[in-house]
Amino acid sequence: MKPVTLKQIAEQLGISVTTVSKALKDYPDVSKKTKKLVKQLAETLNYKPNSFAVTLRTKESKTIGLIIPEVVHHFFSNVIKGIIAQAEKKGYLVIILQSNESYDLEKQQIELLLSKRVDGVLISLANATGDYKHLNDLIAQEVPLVMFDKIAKIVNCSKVIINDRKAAYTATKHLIDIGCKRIAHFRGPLLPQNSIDRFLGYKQALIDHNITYDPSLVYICDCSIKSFEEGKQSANQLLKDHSDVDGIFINTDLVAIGAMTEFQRHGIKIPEDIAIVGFSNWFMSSVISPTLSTIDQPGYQMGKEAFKLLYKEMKNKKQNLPIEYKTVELETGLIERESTKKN
Amino acid sequence: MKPVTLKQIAEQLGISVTTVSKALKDYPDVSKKTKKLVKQLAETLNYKPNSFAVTLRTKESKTIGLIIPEVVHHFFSNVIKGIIAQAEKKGYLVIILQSNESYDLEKQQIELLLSKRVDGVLISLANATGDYKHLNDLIAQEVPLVMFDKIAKIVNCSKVIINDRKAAYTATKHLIDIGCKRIAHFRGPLLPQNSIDRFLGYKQALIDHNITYDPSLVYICDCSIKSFEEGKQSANQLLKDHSDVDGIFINTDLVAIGAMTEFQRHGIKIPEDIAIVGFSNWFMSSVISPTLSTIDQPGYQMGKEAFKLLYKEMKNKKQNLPIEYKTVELETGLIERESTKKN
DNA sequence: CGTTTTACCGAAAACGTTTTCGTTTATTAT
DNA sequence: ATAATAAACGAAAACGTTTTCGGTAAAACG
Repeated sequence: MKPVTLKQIAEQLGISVTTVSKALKDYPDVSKKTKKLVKQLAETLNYKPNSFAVTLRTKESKTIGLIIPEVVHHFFSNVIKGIIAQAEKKGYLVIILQSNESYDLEKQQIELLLSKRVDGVLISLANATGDYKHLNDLIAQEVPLVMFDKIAKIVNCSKVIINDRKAAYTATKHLIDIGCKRIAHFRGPLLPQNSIDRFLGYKQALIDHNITYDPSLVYICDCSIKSFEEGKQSANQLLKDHSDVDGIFINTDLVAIGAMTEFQRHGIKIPEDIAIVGFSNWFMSSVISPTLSTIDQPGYQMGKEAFKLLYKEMKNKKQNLPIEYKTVELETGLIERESTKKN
Repeated sequence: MKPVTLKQIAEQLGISVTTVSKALKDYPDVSKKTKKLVKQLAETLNYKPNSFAVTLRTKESKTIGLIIPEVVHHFFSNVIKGIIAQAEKKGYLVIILQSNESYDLEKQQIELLLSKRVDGVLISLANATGDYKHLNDLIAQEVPLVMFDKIAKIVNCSKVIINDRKAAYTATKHLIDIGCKRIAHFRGPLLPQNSIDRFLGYKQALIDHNITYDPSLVYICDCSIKSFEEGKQSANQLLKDHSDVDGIFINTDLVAIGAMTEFQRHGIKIPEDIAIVGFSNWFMSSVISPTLSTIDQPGYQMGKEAFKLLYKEMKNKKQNLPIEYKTVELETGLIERESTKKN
């Protein structure tokens, strides 16, 4: 009924708790005979060490925290998958928390993780996060931290990212290459670094190809869970404001898909009238009609790399080695599909 | 640097650890004055109780385990979201594990959770799970368990499900109602209760409406992460075997979408030539062309209910009250879209 | 003034481990 | 034979809490 303890094993065998503990961990100063005895009994009693006692003693919880803005999200669920796969390999458990894109929640959750004494934390910032005190608190308390995807450049820690600016540049250039002359951009919120970078990449591509940048062609979307609706709205607005637009680079696939359905409802042909490039390569984008050109964002790999970085930091901390912050940048690629196929 | 402890507060204030602990928890036998003093110092020192020490003492980890077959999945990510939202409200943290539809992994993960002394576990079974010893072990150790969606009827615990049979019946009847005469079924794997029930619902609907059930019209899909490809394959096979089929009820939207793209590639019109109903209402289904009729499966709510049930059990266990197993059944609905719109 | 009550505080045990440092017995060397 | 070494084990402290049970002092009572 109640979980078995070392003490019970010790009593049944008439030896001390110390010896039992050592036997199970193969200490050299316990005889082979007793080791065998102890291990056997532990097996039959189905002994499992009480991880809380272990942690209390060793200061290692073998648990990490993961804070993510939104779970129901193709990219993030791939990240989660990558993280827990990698964590499992190294014997770590992951506690998952969702910030719902809220700064307050994010802050609160870091407090929680701190009190749970996790060995490290992995975070992708909420859209609303513009202040980084909570993160610096973590760092001050010396709990390893790595940020991924939605990062803050100013915070001094390891990061894993893609080159959003370059990817956006590529996407926009692609629109230019297929002959678009008047290219709009549905950007993400103002705070997150990645939507800033994507915007900058868009702008740079225009400038480099002698297309004057027109701020009125940039629409802001929240890119929250309701992205789809936002895409529709922005599409409608664009139709009213600028009927001459012939290409759009859109911050997220889901927004792009919302926009596409709205354009189609108005009888506007994609890509003939307006070509569209999205971002993230949601699975959906490959099955809608027309299929959506987009930037491939390697979620699973990002999760994997993020954990690897964190693992190295945790390991170094344990051995009192200096920890060095690294930033790994993952490759992205343009996926050309029907939404940009002008022949 | 190192986390603050009760002892340090006690020393700074020149009082005992006991009093500090009690002051923080508002015990009646400590004066208001000392309470204020203690709380103030705790605040300024940023004291956070060591949760492992607390757990060791109180036997309550305030943590639950969640085992899910596949994280990258529209339905399951909604479930996850529902669970962590609800858990957070009650001050519980959730450790997430992915079984990858593997029985061995699932078993191993339960072991892990057991050794982590979680207060309860939430599980949706892997496709490959046909043996339930690991679950009965959990129950034997008296850790509250609730299963959701992919359950085992034979295991004695609380469950939250939908009426798969009824939903499948409704879906199939819908195909009949719009005039389909020869209706195929792409079913899920053989083990999971829900794919069995959906198959039975399909069969029953046929029988009740005087359509002879033809086993050769039932195709088996794994419904794993590669569902999309499976849908394509089964669609091709069906085309070869039974060109007279005019309606299909498909176990999962993703499979259905795979099938649809393949049918369309062959120039077969949906719904004119073949009408299709999927299952789960993935967001994607509302944006593809034609939009896919499907059964709405309330993932978020299922997660919420599952946690509520678990919470009640954990609470009862704590108070040594008897725990009664409940099964809550959530409502589903048919969503009619273009893929079944024959006029 | 002595006695009981009340208010406040602290010592100590307990939770289940891990690890340091002794202690005992058996073995080898001198 | 004794002394030195090796092999095997255990006592005890520690990790940071919570909670029980007494104890002391002041206040209230007769």
